[in-house]
Amino acid sequence: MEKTFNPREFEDRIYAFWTDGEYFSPSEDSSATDGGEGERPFVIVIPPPNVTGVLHLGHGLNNSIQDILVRYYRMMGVSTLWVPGTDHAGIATQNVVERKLRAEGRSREEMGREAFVEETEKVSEDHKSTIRRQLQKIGASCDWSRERFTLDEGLSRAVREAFVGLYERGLIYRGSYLVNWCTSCGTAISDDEVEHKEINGAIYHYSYPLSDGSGSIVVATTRPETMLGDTAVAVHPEDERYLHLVGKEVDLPLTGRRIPIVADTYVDREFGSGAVKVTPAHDINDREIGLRHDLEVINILNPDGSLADTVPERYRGKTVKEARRLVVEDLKEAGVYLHDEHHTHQVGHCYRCNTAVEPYLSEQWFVKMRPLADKALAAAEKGEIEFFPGRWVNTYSHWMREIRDWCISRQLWWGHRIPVWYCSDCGKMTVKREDPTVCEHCGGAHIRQDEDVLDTWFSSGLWPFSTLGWPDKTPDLGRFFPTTTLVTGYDIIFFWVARMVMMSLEFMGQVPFRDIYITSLVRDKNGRKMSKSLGNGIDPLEVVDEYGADALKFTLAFLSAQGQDIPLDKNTFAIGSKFANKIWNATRYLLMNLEGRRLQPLSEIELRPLDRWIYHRLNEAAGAMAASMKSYRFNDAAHTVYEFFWNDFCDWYIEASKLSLYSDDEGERDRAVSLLMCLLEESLRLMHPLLPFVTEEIYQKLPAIPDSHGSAALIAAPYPRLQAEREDPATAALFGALQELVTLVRTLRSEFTVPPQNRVALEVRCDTGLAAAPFFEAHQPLIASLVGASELRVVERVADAAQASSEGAVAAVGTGFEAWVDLKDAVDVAAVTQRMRKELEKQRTLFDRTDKKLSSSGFLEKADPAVVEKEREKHNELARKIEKMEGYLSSLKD
RNA sequence: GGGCGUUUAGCUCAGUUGGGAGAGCGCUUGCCUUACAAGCAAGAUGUCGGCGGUUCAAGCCCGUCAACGCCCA
Repeated sequence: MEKTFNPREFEDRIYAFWTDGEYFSPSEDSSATDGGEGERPFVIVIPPPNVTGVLHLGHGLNNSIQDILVRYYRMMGVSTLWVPGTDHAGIATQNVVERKLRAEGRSREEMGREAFVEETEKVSEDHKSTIRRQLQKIGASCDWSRERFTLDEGLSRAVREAFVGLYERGLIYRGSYLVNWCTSCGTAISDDEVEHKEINGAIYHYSYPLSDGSGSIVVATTRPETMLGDTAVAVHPEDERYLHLVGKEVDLPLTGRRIPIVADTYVDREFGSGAVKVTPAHDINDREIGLRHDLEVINILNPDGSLADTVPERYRGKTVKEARRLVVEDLKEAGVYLHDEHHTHQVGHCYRCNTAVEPYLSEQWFVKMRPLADKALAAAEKGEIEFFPGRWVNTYSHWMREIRDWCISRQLWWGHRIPVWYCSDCGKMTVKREDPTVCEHCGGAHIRQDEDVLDTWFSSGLWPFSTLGWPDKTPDLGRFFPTTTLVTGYDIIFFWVARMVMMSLEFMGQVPFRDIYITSLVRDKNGRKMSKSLGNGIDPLEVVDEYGADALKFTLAFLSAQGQDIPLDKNTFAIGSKFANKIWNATRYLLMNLEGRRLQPLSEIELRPLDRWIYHRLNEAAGAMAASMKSYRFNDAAHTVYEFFWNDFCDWYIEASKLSLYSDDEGERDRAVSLLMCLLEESLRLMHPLLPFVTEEIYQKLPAIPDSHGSAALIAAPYPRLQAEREDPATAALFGALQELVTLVRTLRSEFTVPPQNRVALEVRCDTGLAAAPFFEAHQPLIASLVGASELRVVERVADAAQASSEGAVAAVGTGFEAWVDLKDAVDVAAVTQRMRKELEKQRTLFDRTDKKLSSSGFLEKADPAVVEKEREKHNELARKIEKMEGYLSSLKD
């Protein structure tokens, strides 16, 4: 093996090895499973990245977690499928391509729809392969043979089926409504796509003169330019200030129009002047007032946000901002302007391009959401879906309860065109799954398809079943739907998760997945969300390049506590790469010891206490992994393997095994190496889901292990399971005592700065009947080698001053024993005394605490007897320790 | 205005049924011990945000206040 760990050398090769072996495809037969999953396969559909996007660290986290899950269940013997794919992302993609065209001096309008779509297809094909490469780089074990794209033929048919199906059930309708209009994207967007931001603006006060010349009425608004579309002034019907004006008219300045004063309870008497201007075409509340009072609706905006021909010539074609300036100027000129005051208010912005959203009256298609939401709400209440962490169900349920109809038409060219045809002969609509050639009502041939496309989320909502073949009854759909787990971020719970549940209940009659794991949000070291505009993002591929894909995956898992955001900077990934490096080097060392050895099958090796201890620990780790994976606690999973491999296996077991590896006994060496190989191999299986590349690479270098499971690839090897026969708490306790002894002696050496090469004499004085005493006795050579002892004696402790005051020795007090280290002339009595006093203080504090508990009658009466018993033992042990320390201290004074 | 989250070691954060406070990084000391200096051994540091309550026992349960953050209106 190479001396240094270099993931770049093998990651691509290992990935190709997996794909060549078709390991990412579901196994045909999942009868081998006994992982508690029954016969159901484990299925994930990827949250499809935007086809024109670049994967960021959020994708890195999200896909790492999906990969961990998929690899774990695959090794558990469950038939496993992870469906990859991309989303056409209507607005975002169209924006990208239009920007590109503009840079080339072209525009989509001059190209025409067909050419533009072709161009966009080309761009999205390029990006698709980039995203595929990126996912492969981070090691995603998804089934590329099943890769899907929302605009694929099959998925497009699914969209048709869904649209027409909903239409036929009366759940889709068309109408003229005020929608959120993004003037930059040139399309309507849904309520959920609007982000409200606090804006420092102003309230403008000005007056409208009464037409009968009897005075004027003052209105207040944050948007003075909309007065060009005013068709009324409204006051509260109980507002005595204005009651006498209701029914009169005002001359609307700058326009020459005359508009009525109406009374409406919507008006807030406390706000502004208590009279509001009413612009039904550009404000949702004004629209309501307008409908109640049958007011005229004047749309003053063009789709691009410029002022329309409905306003006086002077303002036509101006932007809203320019128009505002002009209108204020002209109102001043007209002598009706009063004043303005600073005002902060919420303004809706497009979540794609951050442009202020205009309420805009237009013909749009909507989905009637209430019936769909009721079912989706019930599914959550019945526990058919479960969120991890559970609190996210509140976000989901709240949205479902407050549901509003969903505007699904978009004035774009890139997307699924609405399958509706309008007849110019009879004026009726034809809504069809297949493109019609004639009007289904009058048979006329003069039909034109709706120009608009559907919201991208409409097709994403079908993703869990459209990717598996729906509306066809494919084998995949039958076998893999419903899926098992969805892994996504909380920012799209209602954009996507909620809509998938609704669509799935509607068309499949069941929920699309059982578990929903909501990932943490990746932030920078200052706690800011990573974003393109801040430029604080980390490119996952740079991380892979620098630290390796395993480091990326392991580090993210290590840090991803359920429900908590993860602050990261690039060198955080050292956590994972250091661990991978540790695995690499431990393996390298073990393989170096392989030469000339004859490996024995595990079944023929009699396990000694040390071996039983490590298998006990390995077994605990396997149990902890099962629990962690089941509850989606990935940080627990990462910590489990980290501690097992580094602390238990490397620091203790391998170190301890050196005694055998360096012995002259060939049989002993064979035995030790055989065990080490078995343990290493099983550790690799344990760690593989979290560090797939390095573990597979190493696995391929291992010698044939007798009687092993014989899998040609680690990715397909069986995952370690909890085995009752490996449990050995008694040996674990004895080894724990040995560890305490070793650490105490090492601490003494360290505190008295004994150079490592200096061997010391060690005497362990055990309390009479100490269970660990024979264990210490039996492991004398091991203890001696671990602490660097020249000689080691294990004796029974007697309360004898002569024994206590060994010349030139210092003691450390352990649990049931004392360790005496002969330091010869190195002993500094003052230092020893100080050290022991400090330690004594600590023990006394602990003793006082337990003493207090045991002298409380409440504790003795009410606490669990087992807890009381434990407390008693602790009490006695501390008393013994303190007594020994005090005795030792007084002997030092002599 | 409504809802949710966070507050634990210098930093970033774990802590699943209430029963002797942990990790990673950083820091201190000693080691290039023939796997790993991306390492080994040892060590120091906490009024678990404040106050009050429940309990024999509270980082954990309840109330309240404060600060910060997010979502919805």
